[in-house]
Amino acid sequence: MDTQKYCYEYPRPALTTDCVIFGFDGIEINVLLIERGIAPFKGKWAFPGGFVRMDESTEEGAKRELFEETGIKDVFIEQLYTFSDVQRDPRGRVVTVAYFALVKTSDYQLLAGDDAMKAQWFKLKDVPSLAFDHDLVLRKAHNRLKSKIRYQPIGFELLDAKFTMPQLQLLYESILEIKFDRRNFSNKIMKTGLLIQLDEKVPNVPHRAPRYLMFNKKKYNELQSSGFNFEI
Amino acid sequence: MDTQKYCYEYPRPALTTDCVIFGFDGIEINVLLIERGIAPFKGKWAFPGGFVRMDESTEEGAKRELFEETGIKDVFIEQLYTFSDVQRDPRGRVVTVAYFALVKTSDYQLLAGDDAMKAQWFKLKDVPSLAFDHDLVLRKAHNRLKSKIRYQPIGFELLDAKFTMPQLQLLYESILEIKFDRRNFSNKIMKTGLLIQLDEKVPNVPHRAPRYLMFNKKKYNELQSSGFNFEI
DNA sequence: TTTTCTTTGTGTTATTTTTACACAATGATG
DNA sequence: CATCATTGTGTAAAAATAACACAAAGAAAA
Repeated sequence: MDTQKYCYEYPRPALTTDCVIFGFDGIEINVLLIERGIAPFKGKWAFPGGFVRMDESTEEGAKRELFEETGIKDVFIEQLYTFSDVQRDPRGRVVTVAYFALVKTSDYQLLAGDDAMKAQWFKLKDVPSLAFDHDLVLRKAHNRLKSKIRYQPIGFELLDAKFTMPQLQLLYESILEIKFDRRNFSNKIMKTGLLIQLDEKVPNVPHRAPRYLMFNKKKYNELQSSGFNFEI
Repeated sequence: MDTQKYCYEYPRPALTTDCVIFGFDGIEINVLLIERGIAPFKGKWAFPGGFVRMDESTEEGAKRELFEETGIKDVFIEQLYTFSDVQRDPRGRVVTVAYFALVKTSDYQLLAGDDAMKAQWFKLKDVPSLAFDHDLVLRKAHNRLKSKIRYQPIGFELLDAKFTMPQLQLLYESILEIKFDRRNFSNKIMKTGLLIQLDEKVPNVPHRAPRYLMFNKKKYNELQSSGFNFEI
């Protein structure tokens, strides 16, 4: 039986999506990878992804694959770049539209890995050599995250609704790979007027407890439409 | 005769590239468009573009189409975004990887328009409603250009090797849609240390003649590799 | 109960960057 | 030689950023 039933006048590359998923564990930035169970690159780690269907955009496809492979949904997602090197997939011509997503790790329990699909968080700096051109994809995603976090309040996508100033600072420092002065960082963040201070404090710490903060998304949306620019 | 000779197990979207070409006429920023001679959108204007071949990356495809349709080659080009809305092309499922290019208009004489292919520069603010989703593509390209020109010295790609400070300022003002103070703009640009002042002046102007400048690309490359950041 | 240890919360000063702004010089034209 | 339009240059005020220090909180140890 012939399975080659979709025919065209000219050859077409296959079209896939891949998704770089960033998470923050309270200390540093992590990336979610999936171990490939089949060739090519069997046993290597790669980003979740798959083929784009005819009735969905690439963004819809990326979201669908993200959910199917990790259970993650309704998170920040943004197109990163399209990788189209002729040789990037040994199986043939495959063009991939890569996305990157920011998730609150506490919202998702990774499925206990059956043999078919093993998913695991890696510290960004401990990510091993990846399948396909995913090393390049990751480098590009990290660069994008680095620049974007400075002029859009996307860092909060990686934190729980309630977080502390030290957590936020660790997040920025981990992504940007630089250190901030604790006082200047706090001043700058608070000066945006976008953080709500709660009275509640972190319990059971053997030192002065930091207060919880919340990001005021409503206020950000209001300010944004009147020409305000977030910047750290 | 059956022309449907390329067959696959699963359906595949067609993959094209489109290229937004920006040019500067000395006064304001322009966009190069091509009038469609065939349906769909016959008579409407669109960006040059076409199908990606199996032996080329999308960037190579974009460059090839750019040259075939306008004669332009060896210019600044960068991937913009991939547009994949299911309905974006009435002929069927077509995903396009859009690029944007910056050209020195004086380097290219547009081919006298035969009936098959009419190319024309439009002032950015006078661009008519375009074919496909190219209005959206243009908006995205302009936004990218706006942000990129502030932190990468790409404005010089739009000017001749020799240019003047007033020209450079008009270029920035046209792209960013804001006005700069002439003195502050000049100070900021010169402080980068990337411009070479020539002794030559613009001839035959009925007022004090501005001096010619050149962008020091060599110095930029050196500085860049030692962690310098251009910023206007 | 008091001391110790660690970390948070806050404010002031010095430095750097950005903005606002004015006047002399050039070059063709009448 | 005066006129007109535009370039070249510098300084002062204002704003943003960077450097920096001390008091307060909270658990654990003495």
